Parts: sequence; structure tokens; C-alpha cells
Amino acid sequence: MSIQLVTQSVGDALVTSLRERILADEITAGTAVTEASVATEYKVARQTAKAAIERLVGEGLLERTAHRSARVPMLDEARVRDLYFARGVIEVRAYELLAGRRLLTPEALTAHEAFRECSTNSDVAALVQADVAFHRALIDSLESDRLSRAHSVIINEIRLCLAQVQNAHLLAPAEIAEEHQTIIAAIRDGDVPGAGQVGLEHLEHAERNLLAHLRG
Amino acid sequence: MSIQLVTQSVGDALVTSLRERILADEITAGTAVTEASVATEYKVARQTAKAAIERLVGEGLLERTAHRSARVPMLDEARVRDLYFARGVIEVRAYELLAGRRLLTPEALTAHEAFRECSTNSDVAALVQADVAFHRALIDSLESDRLSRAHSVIINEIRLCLAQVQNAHLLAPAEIAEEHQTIIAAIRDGDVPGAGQVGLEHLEHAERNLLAHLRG
DNA sequence: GTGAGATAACTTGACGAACAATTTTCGGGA
DNA sequence: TCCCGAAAATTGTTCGTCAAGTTATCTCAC
Repeated sequence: MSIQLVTQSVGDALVTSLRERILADEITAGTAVTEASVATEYKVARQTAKAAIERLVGEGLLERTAHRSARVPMLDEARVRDLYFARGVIEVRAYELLAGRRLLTPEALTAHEAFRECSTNSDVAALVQADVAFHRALIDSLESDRLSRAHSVIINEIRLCLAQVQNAHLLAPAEIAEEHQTIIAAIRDGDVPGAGQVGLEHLEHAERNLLAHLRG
Repeated sequence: MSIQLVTQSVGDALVTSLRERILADEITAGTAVTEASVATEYKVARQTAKAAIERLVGEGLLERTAHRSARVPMLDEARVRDLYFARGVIEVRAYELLAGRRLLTPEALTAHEAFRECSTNSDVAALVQADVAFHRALIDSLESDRLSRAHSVIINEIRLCLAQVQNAHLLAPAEIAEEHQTIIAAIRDGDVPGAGQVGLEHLEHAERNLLAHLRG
């Protein structure tokens, strides 16, 4: 048995890099992401750039219509509502299932602690990252590839929204940490409806803040 | 205001055609779907075929690892379990929400009637199609693009499983129609936990039948 | 000056050919 | 029979080209 190496094709690396840059708000919403510009920037063929853009369109991180350049989608109210609604459908049921099994993985608890530690300093990007990691860890606990994948797509698009309002301090870290704690407590107690309820409130809270900032 | 024409690029049409053929079990599991074969079959460039294959891989309808040909994934127990689990997370919560709103669209009711009519004759493919249409209509009632999309991906992969056991009559049409009826009734009555419960049982029923056939 | 229409520039859609890297297949030798 | 190396097949990636559609620009009539 030989030792396995982890390799990555140019195309995969390109997608990864672009995704990171988009989620970091380094590629801002509205600006055109043309196949040619990506190709020259990364010194790859236009075909390769095209393929990467198409994959990101599939993930919802870029938008495009025929014969027009791809753009990072603009943050708008309908989008935020739809994203949080879809996310809620998945997460609420997931938390209920976790509570039913009293299932709290070390990963989830570690992610919770990590968020807590992050919440003392004020680096917004790191905070968003830790928050996402916590929710992702809970979903991953159910060990369903398909569910994790569906959740991940939605979460990434939400990260996009959060990135676009990064400057605004619409996050009260301590409060969020507390809400996370109540979710964990409900799961630990096997409180099925409670886990769904506090999970839902946590999401509604975040959605309200985001919408308020969008209008104000 | 000019009249809008519906056009479709070669690539889109190619994806659509391949998807239909895969879901119709015309492209059987295990057989290689090479870029070259698709290109020559449809008389398109290899790049075009490659892009189409990549999109289908993204949908879970094809599987591929680096430098190896894409194949329709093989039906296996873990896959069925994962698919029905993920589907359940989405549909159960969706039915609860529909019940909470007492929301039954004409489309959903029409789809239910269509399935009923289908259930008298014995065309398995049409039956699967009608069943999928019913569940899709219920999810679409929530009018969330993201949720419908996530659900659609999972449903398509389930259709793949059903296609592979098409010969087996693991469906009791009348029974399924009855279960659909109970879901509708629960939603109409605003019975939130009931809607989730009967929805879950309906899915578990289908999953059990599929798993039993897989082993037997 | 302004608006409409023609024109040019830009961008994507699709194709063909080519070469490298990797996997699979196959045939021959121990 | 089993293993190994060569050949074939397949994907990864690039370049160049043309067509088709979109956006910007410019001109000209009013």
C-alpha cells in the first residue's frame, strides 16, 4: 500500500481561490468577473476560467445570464429572506433530530468553544467564520453527505451576504454565543421541540439584524 | 415591450438530454460516460461534452474521480439511506410549515389527482414521475428557490435509484395515493406535528421497500 | 443639446487541434 | 499463473478561431 498524496487540479485550485476571494468580499458585488480577466489574472486558459466560473455559478456565488459577464450577486431583501428560510428548514429539523439522539460531537463542542474565544476580540471575519463552523459542525454531526452539501451551499451564500455588511457591527458576539449555548443545552437535554425552537429563534434573530441593516 | 423568446444553448440542451437519459435508465449504472463518446454521439466539441458531464457530476447524477471516466453511480444501501435521510429533513419540516399555514396550492392538489389517475394503469415510469411531481409541488408551494433547488437535487438522485429497480413492482400505487391523501389532510387541518409525522412515515415506507428490494 | 440609429468594442458560446499526465488494457516473459 | 512494461484510452489544460449576442460609443438629423 503506497502513501496517498493529496493533489489538486488547476481547475479545482482556481475554484477554491475564487470562492475564498468572493467570500472575503475581495471580489465585490456588482463588478464583472469576465472569463478573460480571470484567465489573465491567474495565467490560465480561458476554458479553465470559464469552467471555474460555471461551477461558482452553480454554487450561487456568482450570477450570470447568457452572453453577459458573471457578477457577485447583490445583497437584497428577497435573497436574504429566501436564504434564511431555506436554511431554517434544514437546521430546525436537524437540531430536533440531534436532540432526539442527544447527539453532541466533540467537533461541535470544540466549534462552540472556538466561537466563544473569538467573541472576545473584534475581528468580524473570524467571528463569521467561527459562527459558520459551529452550525456546520452541528449539521455534519448527522453524518449525511447530501444534507451537509445542501446546507453548505446555502451557508456559503449567506456568508456572501455577511461579507457585504462586514463593516457594520450587526453582531453581538456574546449574545450569539449565549444562543449557541441554549441550542447545545436543548440537544443535551433531549428537548426535541425546544432545540428546534431556539434554533429557529437564533436564525430569525440573525435574519432580522441583517434585514434591518439592509434597510437602514 | 418585445415578445420574449425561449432559447437554450447547446450546452444546456446537452445537459437536459443526458439527464433525461440517465433518469430513464437509458444510460445504465456502471457504464462509462466518456467525454469523447458524448462528443461524438451528439456531434459536439469535447469541451462542450466535458462541461455537461461536470454539471451532472455536480448534481450527483454522475460520479467521477480525476482522470477517470464518469459513470452513473451504483445503487447501494448507504446511498439510499443518505438520500432518504436528507430528503426527510427537508420534507418533514416543509410539511409542518405547510400545515402551519394551511397552505395547499392548486398545483399540489392537481398533482395529487394526477397521481391518482396514474395509479390505475401500471406504467411504472409514469407513476414515479407523478409521485415526484406531487412531492415537488408541495415543496414548491413554499416558494423558496433555494429550498426547491436543494430538494430537486436530492429527488433527482432518488429517481436514479428508482429507475434502477424499475422492473420490480415495489410500489403499491393505491397505498401511496392514500398516504399522499393523509399528508394533504393533515396540512388542510393545520395539524403541524401530524403533517410531519405522516410525511416521515411515507418516506420511511418508501425507503424500507427500496432497501428490501436491494437486499432480496 | 438631445435622441435615435449605426458602428465598434467587448464578451461569451462553441469548435478544432494539440500535448501532457494519468489510468487502463494488453501482451509477453519468468 | 503472475508480474511487468509498452501501447491505448481518457482526462487536464492550453491555444487559436469564429460566430453570436451585449454594451458602449459615436455620429447625424432634428
